[in-house]
Amino acid sequence: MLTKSEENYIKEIYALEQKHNTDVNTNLLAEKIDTKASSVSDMLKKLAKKDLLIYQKYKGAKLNTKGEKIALSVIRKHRLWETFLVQKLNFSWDEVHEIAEQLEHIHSEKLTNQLDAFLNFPKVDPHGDPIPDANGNFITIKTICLSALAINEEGVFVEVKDDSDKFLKYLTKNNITIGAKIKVIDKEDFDNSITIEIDKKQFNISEDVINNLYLKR
Amino acid sequence: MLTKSEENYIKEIYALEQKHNTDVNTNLLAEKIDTKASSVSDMLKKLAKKDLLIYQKYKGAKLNTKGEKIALSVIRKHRLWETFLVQKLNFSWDEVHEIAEQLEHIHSEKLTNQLDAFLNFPKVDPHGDPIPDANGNFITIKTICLSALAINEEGVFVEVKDDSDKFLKYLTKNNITIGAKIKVIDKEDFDNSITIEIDKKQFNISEDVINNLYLKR
DNA sequence: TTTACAGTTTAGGCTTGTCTAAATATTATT
DNA sequence: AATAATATTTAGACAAGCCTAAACTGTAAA
Repeated sequence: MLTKSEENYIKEIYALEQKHNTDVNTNLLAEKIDTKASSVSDMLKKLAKKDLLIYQKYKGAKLNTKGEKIALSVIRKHRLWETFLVQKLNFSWDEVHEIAEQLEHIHSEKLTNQLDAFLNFPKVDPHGDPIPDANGNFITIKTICLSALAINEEGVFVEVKDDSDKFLKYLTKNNITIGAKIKVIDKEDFDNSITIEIDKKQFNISEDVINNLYLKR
Repeated sequence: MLTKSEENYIKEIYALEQKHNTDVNTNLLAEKIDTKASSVSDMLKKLAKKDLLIYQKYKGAKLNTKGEKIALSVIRKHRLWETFLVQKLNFSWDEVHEIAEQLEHIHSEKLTNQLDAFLNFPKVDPHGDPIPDANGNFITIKTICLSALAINEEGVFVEVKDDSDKFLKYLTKNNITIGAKIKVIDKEDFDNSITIEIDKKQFNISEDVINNLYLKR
């Protein structure tokens, strides 16, 4: 049985591996976990000894199959709880992260699977991220970044890349919700902002926002 | 913010205060928490310093108002989660304790209150124990022990005293469920066992069982 | 009222996960 | 290829929560 701390390291290593497609380096991991590089070194040594990842001094770490399985189970729990909070307990999508960070460490396979069933085996969470099933399998939706769309092209908003409170609140305030049909009206070369249309309403969004919105065509 | 460990001590101290109506002594608490008396001493000192209880060396401990409030909030969460697990996730009442022991330490008032609302503000949990509301208030049902009933008297089974897995499984196996109407048919002086009738079926139960069943007349 | 003993606390140590500071390895630059 | 800069690891310390063993307190019995 892993500790909360160990699970958090595994989860973050998995996320960084996915994002950068390379072995995970100490400093970046330290920053993400909000700790010091020295602590990360200690923990990597420990997790390697527990046979959850491959660690080469000064070279970085990479989850093995066992570690990846654990990462997926933690992610599964996190996303199922977020779905529960939004769908059943009326939380908004910018409030759920912190609570799910706690709930993801509850140890009970039966609980996870019953929750999954109760929610009707959802395939994605409220942010559009895929939820691994009991075997660790998940769907990959082919999405494209809003920035890749040309003028007059449109798509359905299905996923956020940055799921920070701040960004989600911004989206809510501007009525950009998952499932919305977004059409590119104009692009501004000067600052790379674009004008989009949602529900017949047009408005301008910045490059920072654009890069975090993913659509299905 | 209290740690899991601190919350568990507070919860257990509260339970022992209720049960024995006296200050809580070190050894008993150690046994309940499954730790050593020396560890309990350390923790009592710490909790007293945090102003959650009154502690006199060699004399025992007693929660103050602040400590009691925390105890009730932990109990509230425990019982709400048990109710959720049974009512919504199809757990049986003998499976929920261990999971609720974990869930009761999730910190989010909003979560607790939304869960309460989702469950329709239940007054008692699956074992018949009262659930404190957001202000710490709870109902006290006047119950009497089955042992107090005379021959031919009857009542509705509303609460178990011992909520251990073993006992709950025994009850389930024998179809003794909360809400059942129980009538005393005969008493056996030799071993203090009695014969009861539930749903027109009669059977004999031992003194140990009798003492853990509480009824409403 | 002294003694014996059960109950409790203190002293000192261990583990986990963290930290700072120093040492070492790797990479980039000249 | 040598040196500078950056990244990483090691060494040693600390807090929380636990442990064992020893010391102490309160009480019940002689």
